[in-house]
Amino acid sequence: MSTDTRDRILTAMGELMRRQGYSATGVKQVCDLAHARMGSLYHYFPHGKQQVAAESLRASGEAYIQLLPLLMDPYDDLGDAVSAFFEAGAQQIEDSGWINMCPVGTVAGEIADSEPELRAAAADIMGSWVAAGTTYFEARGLGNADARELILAILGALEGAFVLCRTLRTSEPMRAAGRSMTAHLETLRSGKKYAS
Amino acid sequence: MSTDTRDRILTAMGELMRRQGYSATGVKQVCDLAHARMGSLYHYFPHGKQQVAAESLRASGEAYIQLLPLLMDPYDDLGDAVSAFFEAGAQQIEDSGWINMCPVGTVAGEIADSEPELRAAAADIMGSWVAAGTTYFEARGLGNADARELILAILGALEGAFVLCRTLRTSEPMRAAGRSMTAHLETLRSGKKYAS
DNA sequence: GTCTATAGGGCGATAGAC
DNA sequence: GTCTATCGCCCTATAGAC
Repeated sequence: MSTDTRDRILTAMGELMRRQGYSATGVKQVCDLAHARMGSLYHYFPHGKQQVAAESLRASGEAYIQLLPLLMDPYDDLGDAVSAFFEAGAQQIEDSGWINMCPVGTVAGEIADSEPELRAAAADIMGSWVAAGTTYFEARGLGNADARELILAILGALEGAFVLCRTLRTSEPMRAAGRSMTAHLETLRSGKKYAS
Repeated sequence: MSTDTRDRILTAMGELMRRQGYSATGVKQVCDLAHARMGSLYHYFPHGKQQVAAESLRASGEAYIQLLPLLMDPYDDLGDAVSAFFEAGAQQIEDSGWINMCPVGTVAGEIADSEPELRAAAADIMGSWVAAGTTYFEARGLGNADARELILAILGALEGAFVLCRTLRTSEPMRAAGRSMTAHLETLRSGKKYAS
Protein backbone atom coordinates (compact mmCIF):
# COMPACT_ATOMS: atom_id res chain seq x y z
CA MET A 1 0.00 0.00 0.00
CA SER A 2 2.62 2.50 1.01
CA THR A 3 5.12 1.46 -1.65
CA ASP A 4 2.19 1.33 -4.04
CA THR A 5 1.54 5.04 -3.73
CA ARG A 6 5.21 5.81 -4.38
CA ASP A 7 5.20 3.65 -7.49
CA ARG A 8 2.00 5.18 -8.80
CA ILE A 9 3.54 8.64 -8.47
CA LEU A 10 6.63 7.57 -10.44
CA THR A 11 4.49 5.94 -13.13
CA ALA A 12 2.24 8.99 -13.45
CA MET A 13 5.23 11.33 -13.71
CA GLY A 14 6.73 9.18 -16.47
CA GLU A 15 3.46 9.01 -18.38
CA LEU A 16 3.01 12.79 -18.27
CA MET A 17 6.63 13.54 -19.12
CA ARG A 18 6.61 11.39 -22.23
CA ARG A 19 3.49 13.22 -23.43
CA GLN A 20 4.27 16.82 -22.53
CA GLY A 21 7.79 17.01 -21.14
CA TYR A 22 9.05 18.05 -17.72
CA SER A 23 8.32 21.77 -17.52
CA ALA A 24 4.70 21.48 -18.60
CA THR A 25 4.00 18.74 -16.07
CA GLY A 26 2.70 19.96 -12.71
CA VAL A 27 2.96 18.12 -9.42
CA LYS A 28 -0.79 18.50 -8.87
CA GLN A 29 -1.42 16.88 -12.24
CA VAL A 30 0.90 14.04 -11.27
CA CYS A 31 -0.96 13.54 -7.99
CA ASP A 32 -4.34 13.51 -9.74
CA LEU A 33 -3.23 10.88 -12.25
CA ALA A 34 -1.61 8.81 -9.49
CA HIS A 35 -4.62 9.09 -7.18
CA ALA A 36 -2.29 10.44 -4.53
CA ARG A 37 -2.21 13.62 -2.43
CA MET A 38 0.34 16.36 -2.37
CA GLY A 39 1.32 15.36 1.16
CA SER A 40 2.19 11.84 0.01
CA LEU A 41 4.32 13.08 -2.87
CA TYR A 42 6.38 15.35 -0.62
CA HIS A 43 6.58 12.59 2.00
CA TYR A 44 8.20 10.14 -0.43
CA PHE A 45 10.11 12.77 -2.42
CA PRO A 46 11.20 15.54 -0.06
CA HIS A 47 13.18 17.29 -2.80
CA GLY A 48 10.01 17.71 -4.82
CA LYS A 49 9.35 17.68 -8.53
CA GLN A 50 12.98 17.30 -9.63
CA GLN A 51 13.44 14.23 -7.47
CA VAL A 52 10.25 12.59 -8.73
CA ALA A 53 11.31 13.27 -12.31
CA ALA A 54 14.84 11.93 -11.84
CA GLU A 55 13.68 8.70 -10.20
CA SER A 56 10.95 8.25 -12.77
CA LEU A 57 13.42 8.68 -15.62
CA ARG A 58 15.75 6.13 -14.04
CA ALA A 59 12.93 3.58 -13.85
CA SER A 60 11.88 4.22 -17.47
CA GLY A 61 15.47 4.04 -18.61
CA GLU A 62 16.01 0.63 -17.07
CA ALA A 63 12.85 -0.75 -18.63
CA TYR A 64 13.75 0.76 -21.98
CA ILE A 65 17.19 -0.78 -22.40
CA GLN A 66 15.87 -4.24 -21.59
CA LEU A 67 13.92 -4.09 -24.84
CA LEU A 68 17.12 -4.36 -26.85
CA PRO A 69 17.98 -7.98 -25.95
CA LEU A 70 14.30 -8.83 -25.69
CA LEU A 71 13.59 -7.81 -29.27
CA MET A 72 16.92 -8.85 -30.79
CA ASP A 73 17.62 -12.22 -29.17
CA PRO A 74 15.11 -14.15 -31.31
CA TYR A 75 17.10 -13.43 -34.48
CA ASP A 76 20.20 -15.44 -35.32
CA ASP A 77 21.40 -12.86 -37.80
CA LEU A 78 22.23 -9.52 -36.19
CA GLY A 79 21.06 -7.63 -39.27
CA ASP A 80 17.63 -9.22 -38.97
CA ALA A 81 17.64 -8.36 -35.28
CA VAL A 82 18.36 -4.67 -35.90
CA SER A 83 15.74 -4.58 -38.60
CA ALA A 84 13.12 -6.14 -36.30
CA PHE A 85 14.02 -3.74 -33.50
CA PHE A 86 13.16 -0.69 -35.60
CA GLU A 87 10.10 -2.36 -37.06
CA ALA A 88 8.86 -2.91 -33.51
CA GLY A 89 9.52 0.76 -32.76
CA ALA A 90 7.50 1.78 -35.80
CA GLN A 91 4.61 -0.46 -34.78
CA GLN A 92 4.68 0.79 -31.22
CA ILE A 93 4.49 4.46 -32.07
CA GLU A 94 1.69 3.84 -34.57
CA ASP A 95 -0.34 1.75 -32.14
CA SER A 96 0.10 4.19 -29.27
CA GLY A 97 -1.25 7.12 -31.25
CA TRP A 98 2.16 8.74 -31.82
CA ILE A 99 3.23 8.87 -28.20
CA ASN A 100 6.92 8.45 -27.50
CA MET A 101 7.63 5.23 -25.69
CA CYS A 102 10.21 6.58 -23.29
CA PRO A 103 10.38 10.00 -21.64
CA VAL A 104 14.16 10.15 -21.32
CA GLY A 105 14.97 11.55 -24.74
CA THR A 106 12.10 14.03 -24.70
CA VAL A 107 13.04 15.42 -21.31
CA ALA A 108 16.78 15.36 -21.98
CA GLY A 109 16.44 17.70 -24.93
CA GLU A 110 14.23 20.06 -23.00
CA ILE A 111 16.24 20.47 -19.78
CA ALA A 112 19.86 20.09 -20.89
CA ASP A 113 20.75 23.68 -20.03
CA SER A 114 18.23 24.60 -17.36
CA GLU A 115 18.03 21.69 -14.89
CA PRO A 116 21.57 20.43 -14.19
CA GLU A 117 20.57 17.67 -11.80
CA LEU A 118 18.05 16.22 -14.19
CA ARG A 119 20.53 16.41 -17.06
CA ALA A 120 23.01 14.47 -14.95
CA ALA A 121 20.38 11.81 -14.28
CA ALA A 122 19.61 11.58 -18.00
CA ALA A 123 23.34 11.33 -18.76
CA ASP A 124 23.64 8.44 -16.28
CA ILE A 125 20.78 6.64 -17.94
CA MET A 126 22.05 7.17 -21.47
CA GLY A 127 25.52 6.14 -20.37
CA SER A 128 24.12 2.88 -19.04
CA TRP A 129 22.31 2.35 -22.34
CA VAL A 130 25.57 2.77 -24.24
CA ALA A 131 27.37 0.38 -21.89
CA ALA A 132 24.64 -2.26 -22.07
CA GLY A 133 24.37 -1.98 -25.85
CA THR A 134 28.11 -2.19 -26.33
CA THR A 135 28.24 -5.36 -24.23
CA TYR A 136 25.35 -6.84 -26.16
CA PHE A 137 26.81 -6.20 -29.60
CA GLU A 138 30.21 -7.47 -28.47
CA ALA A 139 28.51 -10.69 -27.37
CA ARG A 140 27.08 -10.89 -30.86
CA GLY A 141 30.44 -10.69 -32.53
CA LEU A 142 31.35 -7.03 -33.01
CA GLY A 143 34.60 -5.54 -31.79
CA ASN A 144 34.41 -3.12 -28.86
CA ALA A 145 34.78 0.09 -30.88
CA ASP A 146 32.34 -1.08 -33.54
CA ALA A 147 29.82 -2.16 -30.92
CA ARG A 148 30.02 1.22 -29.22
CA GLU A 149 29.69 3.13 -32.47
CA LEU A 150 26.66 1.05 -33.46
CA ILE A 151 24.76 1.50 -30.20
CA LEU A 152 25.41 5.26 -30.24
CA ALA A 153 24.08 5.43 -33.78
CA ILE A 154 21.06 3.28 -32.93
CA LEU A 155 20.09 5.27 -29.84
CA GLY A 156 20.41 8.56 -31.67
CA ALA A 157 18.47 7.32 -34.69
CA LEU A 158 15.75 5.95 -32.42
CA GLU A 159 15.32 9.13 -30.40
CA GLY A 160 15.38 11.34 -33.47
CA ALA A 161 12.97 9.14 -35.39
CA PHE A 162 10.53 9.25 -32.47
CA VAL A 163 10.45 13.04 -32.65
CA LEU A 164 9.89 13.03 -36.41
CA CYS A 165 7.22 10.32 -36.21
CA ARG A 166 5.31 12.12 -33.45
CA THR A 167 5.41 15.43 -35.26
CA LEU A 168 4.70 14.21 -38.79
CA ARG A 169 2.32 11.46 -37.60
CA THR A 170 3.90 8.79 -39.74
CA SER A 171 6.19 5.88 -38.97
CA GLU A 172 8.17 6.44 -42.18
CA PRO A 173 11.14 8.08 -40.38
CA MET A 174 11.44 5.08 -38.03
CA ARG A 175 11.58 2.67 -40.96
CA ALA A 176 14.17 4.85 -42.72
CA ALA A 177 16.22 4.82 -39.50
CA GLY A 178 16.05 1.02 -39.45
CA ARG A 179 17.50 0.86 -42.95
CA SER A 180 20.32 3.20 -41.96
CA MET A 181 21.22 1.01 -39.03
CA THR A 182 21.29 -2.24 -40.99
CA ALA A 183 23.45 -0.48 -43.57
CA HIS A 184 25.78 0.77 -40.84
CA LEU A 185 26.04 -2.75 -39.40
CA GLU A 186 26.87 -4.21 -42.81
CA THR A 187 29.62 -1.63 -43.26
CA LEU A 188 31.11 -2.53 -39.87
CA ARG A 189 30.98 -6.22 -40.74
CA SER A 190 32.61 -5.85 -44.15
CA GLY A 191 35.23 -3.53 -42.69
CA LYS A 192 36.12 -6.17 -40.16
CA LYS A 193 36.08 -8.88 -42.80
CA TYR A 194 38.62 -7.16 -45.02
CA ALA A 195 40.67 -5.42 -42.34
CA SER A 196 41.40 -8.12 -39.77
CA MET B 1 12.96 50.29 -35.62
CA SER B 2 9.47 48.88 -35.39
CA THR B 3 10.27 45.77 -37.45
CA ASP B 4 13.48 45.54 -35.48
CA THR B 5 11.65 45.00 -32.20
CA ARG B 6 9.55 42.28 -33.78
CA ASP B 7 12.64 40.52 -35.09
CA ARG B 8 14.45 40.79 -31.78
CA ILE B 9 11.49 39.12 -30.06
CA LEU B 10 11.52 36.24 -32.54
CA THR B 11 15.28 35.80 -32.19
CA ALA B 12 15.11 35.85 -28.40
CA MET B 13 12.29 33.30 -28.36
CA GLY B 14 14.29 30.97 -30.61
CA GLU B 15 17.43 31.34 -28.53
CA LEU B 16 15.57 30.51 -25.32
CA MET B 17 13.61 27.63 -26.83
CA ARG B 18 16.69 25.87 -28.12
CA ARG B 19 18.21 26.09 -24.64
CA GLN B 20 15.26 25.27 -22.41
CA GLY B 21 12.30 24.36 -24.58
CA TYR B 22 8.91 26.01 -24.97
CA SER B 23 7.18 25.45 -21.62
CA ALA B 24 10.06 26.65 -19.51
CA THR B 25 10.42 29.84 -21.53
CA GLY B 26 8.43 32.81 -20.20
CA VAL B 27 7.29 35.80 -22.19
CA LYS B 28 8.90 38.14 -19.68
CA GLN B 29 12.18 36.34 -20.14
CA VAL B 30 11.81 36.72 -23.89
CA CYS B 31 11.12 40.45 -23.53
CA ASP B 32 14.14 40.93 -21.29
CA LEU B 33 16.47 39.20 -23.73
CA ALA B 34 14.97 41.10 -26.66
CA HIS B 35 15.12 44.45 -24.85
CA ALA B 36 11.42 44.83 -25.52
CA ARG B 37 8.36 45.39 -23.32
CA MET B 38 5.35 43.20 -22.77
CA GLY B 39 3.17 45.72 -24.57
CA SER B 40 5.29 45.45 -27.73
CA LEU B 41 5.17 41.68 -27.72
CA TYR B 42 1.39 41.60 -27.50
CA HIS B 43 1.16 44.37 -30.05
CA TYR B 44 3.06 42.39 -32.68
CA PHE B 45 1.78 38.99 -31.60
CA PRO B 46 -1.81 39.36 -30.36
CA HIS B 47 -2.19 35.58 -29.91
CA GLY B 48 0.60 35.62 -27.38
CA LYS B 49 3.29 33.11 -26.57
CA GLN B 50 2.11 30.38 -28.97
CA GLN B 51 2.20 32.77 -31.90
CA VAL B 52 5.66 34.03 -31.06
CA ALA B 53 6.89 30.45 -30.76
CA ALA B 54 5.33 29.32 -34.02
CA GLU B 55 6.74 32.22 -36.03
CA SER B 56 10.12 31.85 -34.39
CA LEU B 57 10.23 28.15 -35.23
CA ARG B 58 9.33 28.87 -38.85
CA ALA B 59 12.21 31.34 -39.11
CA SER B 60 14.67 28.89 -37.54
CA GLY B 61 13.43 26.09 -39.75
CA GLU B 62 14.04 28.05 -42.92
CA ALA B 63 17.56 28.98 -41.87
CA TYR B 64 18.28 25.42 -40.82
CA ILE B 65 17.42 23.67 -44.09
CA GLN B 66 19.55 26.07 -46.08
CA LEU B 67 22.58 24.57 -44.36
CA LEU B 68 22.12 21.34 -46.28
CA PRO B 69 23.07 22.65 -49.75
CA LEU B 70 25.48 25.16 -48.18
CA LEU B 71 27.51 22.43 -46.50
CA MET B 72 27.12 19.74 -49.16
CA ASP B 73 27.58 21.63 -52.42
CA PRO B 74 31.38 21.94 -52.12
CA TYR B 75 31.79 18.16 -52.37
CA ASP B 76 31.63 16.40 -55.72
CA ASP B 77 31.06 13.02 -54.12
CA LEU B 78 27.77 12.80 -52.26
CA GLY B 79 29.28 10.48 -49.67
CA ASP B 80 31.93 13.08 -48.87
CA ALA B 81 29.18 15.69 -48.66
CA VAL B 82 27.13 13.69 -46.15
CA SER B 83 30.23 13.00 -44.12
CA ALA B 84 31.18 16.68 -44.03
CA PHE B 85 27.64 17.65 -43.06
CA PHE B 86 27.74 15.56 -39.88
CA GLU B 87 31.30 16.60 -39.11
CA ALA B 88 30.11 20.22 -39.25
CA GLY B 89 27.27 19.32 -36.87
CA ALA B 90 29.74 17.75 -34.45
CA GLN B 91 31.97 20.82 -34.56
CA GLN B 92 29.06 23.19 -34.08
CA ILE B 93 27.70 21.50 -30.98
CA GLU B 94 31.17 21.27 -29.45
CA ASP B 95 31.97 24.92 -30.15
CA SER B 96 28.62 26.17 -28.89
CA GLY B 97 28.99 24.49 -25.50
CA TRP B 98 26.52 21.68 -26.26
CA ILE B 99 23.61 23.86 -27.28
CA ASN B 100 21.35 22.51 -29.96
CA MET B 101 21.58 24.51 -33.13
CA CYS B 102 17.89 24.54 -33.94
CA PRO B 103 14.93 24.70 -31.58
CA VAL B 104 12.49 22.84 -33.83
CA GLY B 105 13.37 19.30 -32.79
CA THR B 106 13.62 20.14 -29.12
CA VAL B 107 10.26 21.86 -29.02
CA ALA B 108 8.55 19.31 -31.27
CA GLY B 109 9.30 16.48 -28.87
CA GLU B 110 8.07 18.46 -25.92
CA ILE B 111 4.74 19.75 -27.23
CA ALA B 112 3.54 17.04 -29.62
CA ASP B 113 0.55 16.14 -27.45
CA SER B 114 -0.14 19.32 -25.53
CA GLU B 115 0.06 22.23 -28.00
CA PRO B 116 -1.72 21.22 -31.21
CA GLU B 117 -1.11 24.47 -33.07
CA LEU B 118 2.61 24.43 -32.36
CA ARG B 119 2.84 20.79 -33.37
CA ALA B 120 1.18 21.66 -36.67
CA ALA B 121 3.72 24.43 -37.22
CA ALA B 122 6.56 22.02 -36.47
CA ALA B 123 5.05 19.47 -38.85
CA ASP B 124 4.92 22.12 -41.61
CA ILE B 125 8.56 22.94 -41.04
CA MET B 126 9.72 19.33 -40.98
CA GLY B 127 7.61 18.60 -44.05
CA SER B 128 9.39 21.40 -45.89
CA TRP B 129 12.74 19.97 -44.78
CA VAL B 130 11.81 16.59 -46.23
CA ALA B 131 10.65 18.15 -49.49
CA ALA B 132 13.76 20.30 -49.85
CA GLY B 133 16.07 17.42 -48.98
CA THR B 134 14.36 15.06 -51.40
CA THR B 135 14.73 17.59 -54.21
CA TYR B 136 18.38 18.13 -53.34
CA PHE B 137 19.32 14.44 -53.31
CA GLU B 138 17.39 13.85 -56.53
CA ALA B 139 19.43 16.61 -58.14
CA ARG B 140 22.51 14.75 -56.97
CA GLY B 141 21.49 11.54 -58.67
CA LEU B 142 19.27 9.55 -56.32
CA GLY B 143 15.84 8.26 -57.28
CA ASN B 144 12.83 9.92 -55.65
CA ALA B 145 12.10 7.17 -53.13
CA ASP B 146 15.77 6.78 -52.20
CA ALA B 147 16.18 10.54 -51.83
CA ARG B 148 13.17 10.75 -49.53
CA GLU B 149 14.32 7.79 -47.44
CA LEU B 150 17.78 9.32 -47.07
CA ILE B 151 16.62 12.76 -45.98
CA LEU B 152 14.21 11.23 -43.43
CA ALA B 153 17.05 9.15 -42.04
CA ILE B 154 19.43 12.11 -41.96
CA LEU B 155 16.99 14.45 -40.22
CA GLY B 156 16.15 11.83 -37.61
CA ALA B 157 19.78 10.92 -37.00
CA LEU B 158 20.69 14.60 -36.69
CA GLU B 159 17.95 15.44 -34.20
CA GLY B 160 18.60 12.35 -32.12
CA ALA B 161 22.35 12.85 -32.13
CA PHE B 162 21.90 16.42 -30.90
CA VAL B 163 19.97 15.16 -27.87
CA LEU B 164 22.61 12.54 -27.07
CA CYS B 165 25.48 14.99 -27.57
CA ARG B 166 23.90 17.64 -25.34
CA THR B 167 23.13 15.16 -22.61
CA LEU B 168 26.37 13.16 -22.68
CA ARG B 169 28.49 16.24 -23.51
CA THR B 170 30.37 14.53 -26.29
CA SER B 171 30.18 14.75 -30.06
CA GLU B 172 30.73 11.00 -30.42
CA PRO B 173 27.03 10.29 -31.20
CA MET B 174 27.07 12.86 -34.03
CA ARG B 175 30.09 11.23 -35.62
CA ALA B 176 28.51 7.78 -35.27
CA ALA B 177 25.38 9.17 -36.96
CA GLY B 178 27.50 10.46 -39.82
CA ARG B 179 28.93 6.99 -40.39
CA SER B 180 25.43 5.50 -40.42
CA MET B 181 24.33 7.95 -43.07
CA THR B 182 27.27 7.39 -45.38
CA ALA B 183 26.66 3.65 -45.02
CA HIS B 184 22.97 4.14 -45.82
CA LEU B 185 23.86 6.18 -48.90
CA GLU B 186 26.28 3.51 -50.11
CA THR B 187 23.58 0.87 -49.73
CA LEU B 188 21.15 2.96 -51.79
CA ARG B 189 23.78 3.51 -54.47
CA SER B 190 24.73 -0.17 -54.74
CA GLY B 191 21.06 -1.17 -54.75
CA LYS B 192 20.48 1.14 -57.70
CA LYS B 193 23.60 -0.13 -59.41
CA TYR B 194 22.49 -3.76 -59.37
CA ALA B 195 18.74 -3.22 -59.61
CA SER B 196 18.28 -0.78 -62.46
C1' DG C 1 3.80 51.77 -30.92
C1' DT C 2 5.62 52.04 -26.18
C1' DC C 3 5.32 51.57 -21.48
C1' DT C 4 3.41 50.74 -16.52
C1' DA C 5 0.59 48.48 -13.54
C1' DT C 6 -2.04 44.84 -12.41
C1' DA C 7 -5.53 41.34 -12.92
C1' DG C 8 -6.48 36.44 -12.40
C1' DG C 9 -4.91 32.04 -11.98
C1' DG C 10 -1.74 28.16 -11.45
C1' DC C 11 2.64 26.90 -9.76
C1' DG C 12 5.81 24.33 -6.29
C1' DA C 13 6.17 23.79 -1.69
C1' DT C 14 4.85 23.69 3.33
C1' DA C 15 2.45 23.42 7.98
C1' DG C 16 0.09 20.98 11.05
C1' DA C 17 -4.05 18.19 12.43
C1' DC C 18 -5.08 13.46 12.45
C1' DG D 1 1.69 8.12 6.19
C1' DT D 2 -2.39 10.74 4.84
C1' DC D 3 -4.88 14.72 4.00
C1' DT D 4 -6.45 19.77 3.84
C1' DA D 5 -5.63 24.42 3.66
C1' DT D 6 -2.88 27.84 2.32
C1' DC D 7 1.34 30.56 1.45
C1' DG D 8 4.08 33.32 -1.67
C1' DC D 9 5.67 33.49 -6.13
C1' DC D 10 5.55 33.80 -11.01
C1' DC D 11 2.90 32.99 -15.04
C1' DT D 12 0.23 34.79 -19.32
C1' DA D 13 -2.45 38.24 -20.66
C1' DT D 14 -4.79 42.80 -20.55
C1' DA D 15 -6.10 47.77 -19.75
C1' DG D 16 -5.23 52.24 -20.43
C1' DA D 17 -2.11 56.43 -20.15
C1' DC D 18 1.10 58.49 -23.15
